[in-house]
Amino acid sequence: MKVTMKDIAKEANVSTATVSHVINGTKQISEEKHRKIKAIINKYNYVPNSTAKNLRKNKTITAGLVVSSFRDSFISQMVYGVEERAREHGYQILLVNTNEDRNYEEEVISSLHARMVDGVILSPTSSDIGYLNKYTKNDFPTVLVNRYDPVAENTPKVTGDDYQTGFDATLHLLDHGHQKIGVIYAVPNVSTTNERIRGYKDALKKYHLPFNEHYLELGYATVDGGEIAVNSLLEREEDITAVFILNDLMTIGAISKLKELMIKIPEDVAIIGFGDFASAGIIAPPVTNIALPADTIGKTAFDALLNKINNSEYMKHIELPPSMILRKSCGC
Amino acid sequence: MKVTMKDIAKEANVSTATVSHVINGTKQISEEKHRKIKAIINKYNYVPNSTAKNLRKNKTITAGLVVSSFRDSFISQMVYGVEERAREHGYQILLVNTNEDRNYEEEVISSLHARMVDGVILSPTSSDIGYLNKYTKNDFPTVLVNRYDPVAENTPKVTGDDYQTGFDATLHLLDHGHQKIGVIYAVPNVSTTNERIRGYKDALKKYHLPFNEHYLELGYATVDGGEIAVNSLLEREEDITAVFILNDLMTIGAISKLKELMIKIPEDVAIIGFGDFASAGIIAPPVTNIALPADTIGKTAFDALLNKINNSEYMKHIELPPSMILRKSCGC
DNA sequence: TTGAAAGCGCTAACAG
DNA sequence: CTGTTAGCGCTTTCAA
Repeated sequence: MKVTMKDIAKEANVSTATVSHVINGTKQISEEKHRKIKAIINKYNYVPNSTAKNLRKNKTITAGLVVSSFRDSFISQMVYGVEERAREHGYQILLVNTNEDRNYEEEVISSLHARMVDGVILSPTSSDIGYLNKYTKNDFPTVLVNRYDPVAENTPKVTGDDYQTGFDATLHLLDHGHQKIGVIYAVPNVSTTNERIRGYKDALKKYHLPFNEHYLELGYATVDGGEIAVNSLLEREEDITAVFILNDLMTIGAISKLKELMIKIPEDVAIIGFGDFASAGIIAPPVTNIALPADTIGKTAFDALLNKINNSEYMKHIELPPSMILRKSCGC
Repeated sequence: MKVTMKDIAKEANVSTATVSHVINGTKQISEEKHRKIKAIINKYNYVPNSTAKNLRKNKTITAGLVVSSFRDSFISQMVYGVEERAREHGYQILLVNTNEDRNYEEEVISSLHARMVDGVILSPTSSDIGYLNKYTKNDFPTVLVNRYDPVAENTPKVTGDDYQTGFDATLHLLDHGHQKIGVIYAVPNVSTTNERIRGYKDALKKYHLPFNEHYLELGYATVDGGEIAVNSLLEREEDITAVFILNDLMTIGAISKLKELMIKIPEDVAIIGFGDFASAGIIAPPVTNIALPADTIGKTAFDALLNKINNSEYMKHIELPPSMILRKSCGC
C-alpha cells in the first residue's frame, strides 16, 4: 500500500497542509512539528505523488523532446545536449522518436500537449508543420530545433547554419579546383537539406558555374544507403570529381563503396562529409568533414524553451555556425 | 483558456460521465448524443488532460529509462530499441542520463517512483544498487538492463552475455598465437566489465596461461581516453602483442595512437574492439569487433518491463549472445 | 441510457 | 503557527 500525505499527517497528528508546508518549505512550521513530520516521512520513505502535484499546479517540470530519427549521431548528440541542460534545471525529458513518420509526429505533439509536458522541443520530420500553430497560438511553449519551417508561428528556432554549411563545403571543393560537385542527401523537403543546397548553389554562382540538378542524389541515411547513392550518382554523372555528403553514415557507406570500386579518394573523387564522427581521423583516407555543434544546439534549444515557458513573447531564430575539420579526403 | 471535459459536457447538455464514456468507449451511449459530443470535441480540439487521468487511474503509460551515459553508441542503440518497442505498445519514455553519477541515479529513481512512471528500465552506474530494493520490494516494476548486480531483488534483467564476449574475444586472440593480451576497459565495478574479464581469464586458463593483473588498463570512455590508455599500457607492459578494448570510442583512440607511434596493427599489436561501429570496415586496418545486439537488448528490456508490470511475479535474466565481426585488426 | 457524486493526492487561500 | 476546505480534471460506482 502506497503511503500518502494524509497518512503522514494522521500519524503526526497534524493536517495535510502542515505536511505539505514542511515538504515544500512554503511556510514556517514549529521546530517540533517539523522534526516529527520529517521523521515520519523518512520512516515511510514517503515521496509526494507527483501526478497529484502536477494536476494541482498545472505543470509537470518535464519537457517533451521529439526527434525524427535516432541512429544519427548528430541527433543523439543533440539529445545529449538537451538532456544535460534539462538536468541542470531540474527538468525531466520525455523523449520520443518519430522515425520520420509525419503522422505519428502530429499524434505525439497532441498527446504531449495534453498537459503531460510544460513545453516541447521538436525536430520535425518534414516542413509540413502547420498543425503546430493550433497549439502555439494558444501559447503552448514549443521550440523547433535543427529543422524548421516558416509556417510555424510563435516558436523560437535553434538550428545550425545550414546555408553556410553548404556554402563553405562547396567553396572548399571549388577552391581545390573541382567544378563538377555532387551532393548526396538523405531527407528531402526539410530546411537542413534545402539550406545546404542553397549554400551549394551560391558557392557555384560565386565561381560562375552552372547548377546541374542531376548532381543531386537522394538516398537513405544508412551505410548501405550511402553505398547505393554514390554508386548511382557516379554511374549517372561520370565527370563528377568531388562529392559533398550530408550524413555521416552515408559518408561511411560512400567511402566503402568507392574503395570497393577502386576509385581513389581524393585523386579520382574528393569527399567532404557532414558531422564529425569519432573515427574520421583514422579512416583511409582520413575524412574531411564540416560539422555543426550538435550538443550546443541541443543545450541552446532547451534554454530557448525555458525562455519561452517563462515569457510567451520570446521569439528568436538562433543559428549556430559550422566548422570544417580538414583532413585528407578533400585533397588538402 | 484550456477547455475541459466539463465545458464539453455543458455545451452538449450532458454530464461529464457521458462525455467520458464516449471518449473511452466504456459504455453504450445513444447515437445522437454520441455524435453531438464528438462534434463538440472536434470543434474545440479537445484532448483529455492526461495528468488528471493519470491521477485517477493511478498509472501513466510511461516508462522511465535511466542510462548511465549517452555518447556511447551501444547505449544510444539500446535506447533506440526501448523507444521503438515502447511506441509499439503505446508507451511514452521518460529518458534520463545519469552520466555515471551514482547519487543522481538514486534521486532519479526516487522521483520516477513517485508515480510519474509505471515502471523503470535501469542501466545502473555501478553495482551499488541495493537502494533499489526499497522500491522493488513493494513491487515497483523495475528491470535492469545491460549492467546488473545480484543485490537487486525482484527485478528481471536483460543483458548481453558479457562473459562469453570476453571469452570469445580472448580465445580468438589466443588462437592466433598471442599470449600477452592486454585489456582496456572504461568502467570498473560493473557487471559488464567484470564478466568480460572473467571470460578473459577463463580463456587464458584454457590455454594454461597465467593471468597478469598488470595487463588490465582502466581509462576514460572517450577517444582521448583510448589514446592515453594504450599508451600507458604498452609503455608499462612492453611484451603485449594484442589488446582487447571494451569500448568503441576507446578503440578508435587506441588505433589512432598506435598509428601515431608507428606501431603496426596487427603485426606489432593486434586489436579486437567491442561494439560494431559503422566505420569499422573502412578504417586502416579494418577493425575486428565483438558486438552485443544493443537494440535487441533494448527491445527485450521493454518487453520484460511490460511483463513485470502485468505480472509482479515475473523474474528472469535474459542474456543475449555476442557475435564477432572478423576483419583485419586481429590478424585474420 | 444517463447523471450525481465521490474521490485520486496534492496545494493554497483563508480563517482561526 | 496551524487547520479547514475547495478544488485541479478526470473516472467510476451507484442509482435513477
